[in-house]
Formats: sequence, structure tokens, C-alpha cells
Amino acid sequence: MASVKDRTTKPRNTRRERVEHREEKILSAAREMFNECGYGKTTIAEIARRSGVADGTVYLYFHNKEALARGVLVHFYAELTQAAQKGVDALSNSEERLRFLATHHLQTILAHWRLLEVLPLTDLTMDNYEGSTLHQMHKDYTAVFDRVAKDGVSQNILRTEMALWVLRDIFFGAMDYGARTIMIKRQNGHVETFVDDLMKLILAPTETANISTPLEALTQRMETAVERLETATSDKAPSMSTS
Amino acid sequence: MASVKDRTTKPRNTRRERVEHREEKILSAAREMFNECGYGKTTIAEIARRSGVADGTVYLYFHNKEALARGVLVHFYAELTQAAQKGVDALSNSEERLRFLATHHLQTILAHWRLLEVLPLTDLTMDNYEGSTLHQMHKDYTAVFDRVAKDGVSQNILRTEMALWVLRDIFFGAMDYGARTIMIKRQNGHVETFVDDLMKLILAPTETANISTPLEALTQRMETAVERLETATSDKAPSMSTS
DNA sequence: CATAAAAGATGAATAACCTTCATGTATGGA
DNA sequence: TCCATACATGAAGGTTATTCATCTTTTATG
Repeated sequence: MASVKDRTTKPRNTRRERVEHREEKILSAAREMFNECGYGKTTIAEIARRSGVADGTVYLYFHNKEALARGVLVHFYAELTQAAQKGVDALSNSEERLRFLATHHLQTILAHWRLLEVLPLTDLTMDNYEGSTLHQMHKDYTAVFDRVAKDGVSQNILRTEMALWVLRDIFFGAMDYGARTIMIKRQNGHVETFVDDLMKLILAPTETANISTPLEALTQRMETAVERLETATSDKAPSMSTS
Repeated sequence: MASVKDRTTKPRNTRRERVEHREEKILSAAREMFNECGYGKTTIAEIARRSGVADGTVYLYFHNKEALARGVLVHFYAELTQAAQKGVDALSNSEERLRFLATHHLQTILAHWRLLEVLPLTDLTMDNYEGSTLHQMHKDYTAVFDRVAKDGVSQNILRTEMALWVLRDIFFGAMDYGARTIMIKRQNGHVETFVDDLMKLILAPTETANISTPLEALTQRMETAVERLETATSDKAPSMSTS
């Protein structure tokens, strides 16, 4: 089982190392291409060329194009999770942590949306999705949120009226959707607005700043209206025909 | 311009009618297939077979496979919008309307998720998405929500701390995401839970019930003014057609 | 060191599929 | 009746994913 190394060091040349290095090359070339061209316009031939192997070699490492895409996404999620956890660990209170997670997620999506569009194509139909590596990766990622959210709940910082899984879906779903809007608006400044508003929504109303007075509510409506005016230039009015 | 009909009625046989009927056949066959098999596994040959035409004929009606997919989605959104508006019109208060919109959206997604996964594939990259027919369809659909939400805001039923576009993205985004979770859980009963929780989140705390003070009227006047300004500013409509 | 077995890599061949186009056919007016 | 036009066809062409017989490199063994 355990292979003994020769006295002569071959630092980069064990079989295993070479194979792993090759797999990484293929993966990174694939990721590059998927992110540039999307799934359909990415060709195995070009991936092979960029990673310096023959076409057939790709199939020694990945069963097919879809499996390759899955491999890329698994790596992506691993990085995402790691960065998220690291950021969370560097902060001390739940609200800041949630805000960080939101901003980090939104910005990452914005930077990699084309890669993420590959996700539905990986032919993980509902039958084989559960239990797949990709599903596990996704769960690992959202688990970072879950832990922070549970802390938030126990500290009465988060709203508690809803199930955790619902809150999680609202959190991530809202951002996936919001990212598209922000891209269409072509104004990355909206990231902050979006995160702020999302946080307002999920955080528990604070006692002190709580407004029971109708006046405060009205004032807020006015402020919102003014905000609408500010963004009116970049936002087009929805036109609708009643038919 | 106006073609005069022959004295002899040919009820189903004008050239135009036949062509339109054929287009519908192709569209419905395509929709069926996309919904069954997804984009990648759907073949033009099979669509042609199911609609009783030759392969090449499909290309007389749609520029290519992607355009066909877009056509299917445009039809889908048209139906969705119509059903949403109809349901809203049948109800009388904003909260019920929002709840209906949520339930309707969630259930429709659950029934057609495979078709909707085709959306990212239609190669409407961000460059040509804005102004496309599909974008317009999407805007028409969300406009139904926008109108209801505006009503809700003016009645102090909805939370007002956030911009409307953010609220919209949270609303739809949360459901798109939630649909996947519900499918994985394989329990459609969760639809109601999800909608309930989502509603709790976006509805204003019930303490601040309706206030019929003069201030309310003033605020409404201001909001109306802002709306006028909004529509006035955004009359720079760059219309582009993508097909 | 020689040699064989195993593992890894190759790229031409195959198959599937989208798309085009030269050819054929129906339609509707003159 | 006849022609111009619009419409339909399906075989052929081009692109790509995928396979596999063959070749090369590596490792284990005497």
C-alpha cells in the first residue's frame, strides 16, 4: 500500500502529483471557458488545447462535459464557502456577520454569474441531485449562513417568525435575483442599497428605533419616495397594457 | 391593406391561418419537449416530428433553436402575466392580492421548473437582454406585482423601509429559490408555509394600522407627484427587438 | 539492468445534432 | 389556365461530444 520514496527526491514527479496537476489544469481551463462563454459555446477541444492535453485525455479525468462542469462548480463552491467562513470568523457580532455574508455573496455572484448559469445544465435532475457532491457543497455553503442565523435568533437580533429554511431561501434567493437586476441597471453601487434593505427586512425591529408612531411610518414613505426620484433616471417605468 | 374575403367562406384555410396554426403547433411541441427534457436533450428533429413538419420547416418560423426557446418563454410569460392579473383583479385587498401572487408564482414555478431552466440558455447575455422581447415580458409580469405593492404601500400594509425594486427582487427571488428547496423536500405542503412566512416578512407590523389623518393624505399627494416625475423622467425608452 | 505489466495519453474515427439550401409543391390572383 | 410567390422538404454539410485501438511512459520485479 504505502509506497516508499526513493532516496533521490523527485519533488514534483510522483505519478499522483502529475495526475493531480493535470486535473487542476483541466479544471481551471474549463472554469475559465465556462465563465467566458457559457456552457453551450464552450468546447472540450478548446479546454484540452488550453490545458495542453489531447481531447481524449479530458475524458480520463471527467466522465463527460457535464461532469466537468460539475467539477468546476464543486471547486467554486468550496472556495466560496471557505471565503465566507473566513470572513465570518473575522467578525464578532451576528449582524455584521450577516451583512458580510450578504455582500460577499452578492459580489461573488456578480463576478461569476456566467459560471453560475451553468448550474442548471449539469443535468442533476431532482432525482439524482439529492446526495450529489454538488448538493453537499451547496449545503456546506448555506450552513455558514445557518450557523450565523441561529446565533442571531438566539440573540434576538433576527426576526423569529419564520422557519430557518425559509429565511435562508429568502436570503439567498433574493440576492440571486437582485444580482440580475443590479447588472441590468449597470450600477454596482446598488449592491449596498440592496444589502441594506435586505438586512432591514430580516433583522428584528429594534426596540429603541422602533416606530409605533404613524408619523414615522409616513416619513419613511416620503424618504422612500425621494429615493425613487433619485434612481428614476436609471430605472425605466414598467409599461403594461391591460388586455 | 385590408384583404377582402371571398364570398365562399374558407373558414380554416387562409394562408395566414394555416401559417399561424403551424407556428402554434411548433411552439407547443417545443414547449412540451423543453419542459420534459430540458434544453440540451431537446432535439429539433423530435420537435419537427411532433408538430408534423419537416426539420427544415422549423427554421422558417424560428431563426434557430435558441430563438425557438425564447419564443416558448415569451408565450409562457404572457400566460403567467395574464393569469396573475386576472387573479389580482378578482380580489379586493392588497394583502390577499400579494398572497395570491406569491402562491400562484410558486406553484407555477414548481410545475414548470424545467422549462424555466432554459431561460439562462437563451443566450441573452447582459448586452442584448435589455430591450429584448423576453425582458419586456418579464417586466410586464413583475409590473403586476409592482402595482399591487404600490397600493399596499399607500395603505400602509407593506413595509416601507426599502425601495420597491428591492422588495420585488426579494419577493420573486425568494420564491425561485424556495421552489428548489420545496422540490428537494418533496413536500408541496411547504408551499403554504413558505408563502405565509414570506408575507410575514414583507407586511408591515400590524400595530401601525391605517391612519386616516391629514398627514396620510399629504403623503399620498407627494407619492403621486413622485410617480408623475418618475414616468416623466423615464420616457427615454430605447426599444430594440431581439429575435 | 532488462523486461513485463500497468497506467496514462493520444487523436483519428464515430455519431449525434443543428442548420442550410437546392429542389419541389401548393396557393391565389390575372 | 398559368405564373409568381410563398411555403415545405429532407438530404447534405459542418460542428462537437465521445469512444477506442494504439502508442508511450512509469513502476514493479527478477
